[in-house]
Amino acid sequence: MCLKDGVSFMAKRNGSSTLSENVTKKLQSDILAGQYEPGSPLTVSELAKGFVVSVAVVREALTRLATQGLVLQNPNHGFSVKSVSEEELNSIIEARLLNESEALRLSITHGDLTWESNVIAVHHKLSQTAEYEEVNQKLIVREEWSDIHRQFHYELIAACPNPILLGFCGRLWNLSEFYRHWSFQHQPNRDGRAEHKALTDAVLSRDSEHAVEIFRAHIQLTVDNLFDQR
Amino acid sequence: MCLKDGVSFMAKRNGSSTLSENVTKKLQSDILAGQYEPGSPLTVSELAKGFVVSVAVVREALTRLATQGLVLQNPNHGFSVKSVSEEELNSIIEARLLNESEALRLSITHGDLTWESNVIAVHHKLSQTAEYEEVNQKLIVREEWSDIHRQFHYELIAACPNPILLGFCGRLWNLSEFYRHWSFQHQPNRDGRAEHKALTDAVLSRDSEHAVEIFRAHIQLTVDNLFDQR
DNA sequence: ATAGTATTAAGAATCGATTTTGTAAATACA
DNA sequence: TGTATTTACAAAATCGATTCTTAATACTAT
Repeated sequence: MCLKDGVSFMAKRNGSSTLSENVTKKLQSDILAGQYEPGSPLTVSELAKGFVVSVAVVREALTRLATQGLVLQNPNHGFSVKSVSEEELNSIIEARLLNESEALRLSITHGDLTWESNVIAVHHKLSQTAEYEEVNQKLIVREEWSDIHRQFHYELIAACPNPILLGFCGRLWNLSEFYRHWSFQHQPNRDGRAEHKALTDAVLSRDSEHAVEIFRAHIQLTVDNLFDQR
Repeated sequence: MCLKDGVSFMAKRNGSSTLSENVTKKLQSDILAGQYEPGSPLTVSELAKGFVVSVAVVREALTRLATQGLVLQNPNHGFSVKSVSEEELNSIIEARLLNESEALRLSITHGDLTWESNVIAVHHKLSQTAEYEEVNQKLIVREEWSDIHRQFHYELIAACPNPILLGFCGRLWNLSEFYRHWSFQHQPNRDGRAEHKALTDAVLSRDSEHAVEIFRAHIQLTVDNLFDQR
């Protein structure tokens, strides 16, 4: 089982935020970072001990994550990390292509100069950040890159004026992120950089359909990559 | 303010379900039924008293509804019913058209004979149920019809094999339902029955594109209807 | 008067304890 | 020996009390 990393995290209230919020965020990022095995139980009392927090707080955090789909709630049987299946991954990708393509279209239509600049800025940052690092003879994705990668994709659609669509995109990104960790170890075998560059260029030239086309290919390749290595 | 309706509801555990689940359901249906004014505060302790239940249970229910978007959570300021705006309604409809159209396409592609039969059955039920009733000189939508109407639309997409899309559709339906109650009193001024019939026919003849077209028109009319009467 | 500082009270958030539920081991029974 | 029925225990769910926040009011010093 995958336990908390010792003393690293100590929940506390900073600013006007609540303990529940902090624990939710920390728990979510731990799950997305692959700290907990898919399907493994998330025992409320254990987590509460780990976070030095009452059970109510953990319960609230888990309830939130369960509603978002990262955690499974089974009445009278508590919570567990969501499990993975090829079938579900396909569903996630399908939903993502649908919603994120549309958000991208709308973003390109509505984006102003500030947005353009932000896209350029975050793409530059992404292009200058190393994706992998070697940890005992294995290449793993760097957390910093992972963050910037998310920011990049988020910025592309940030000018979409529909908050509902953006909410869906965010949720789907999280689910995809989870799969990135648990789908049959993927190898660094393609040039994501070129794709990100092409995507940025298409977006900046306001060519919606071309941008969507590249985006779809980008996502599809990511999926293929996840499955190919079994 | 809109208080609980007296003794009508008493939360209890039946079967293997939990108190939290029951309260969540009851609270959600109350909100969708227009029991609580948009934007009005949902005081945890008050609700707990009303449901004869501890604050923890209510808090969990509200947290769930907040994650779904029916309730707003403001750290250290508790919960309130979501507010409404024409802008947001448009966003909801846009998201709904996108996702429900696709779900409908997929459902038509994948549906089997049992599904066809279910569509016919629920359409028949819908067609035989009265939509409005008069309550002191005002026509209001009957709750029974409202239920069947939801079942009807749900059944149309039920054969869609993508649970993520179906989840989105469900959430969007709830948001739409909320607006149905709070958008500038709508009048019974169009023939929904004919549209439902046409939609059913298109679906049963497996004509995806035609079905989607009718569906889009159906939704669009509903929206226009909500806005026209101001 | 006015800006800044205590006072207070309502409600939110959190806590630790209690009750309920589900499971598995132990015992009784056919 | 195999099937029911207790018992015991761990974890989930729920509870009621305590602590913390916020915002409104009263108070003080310029």
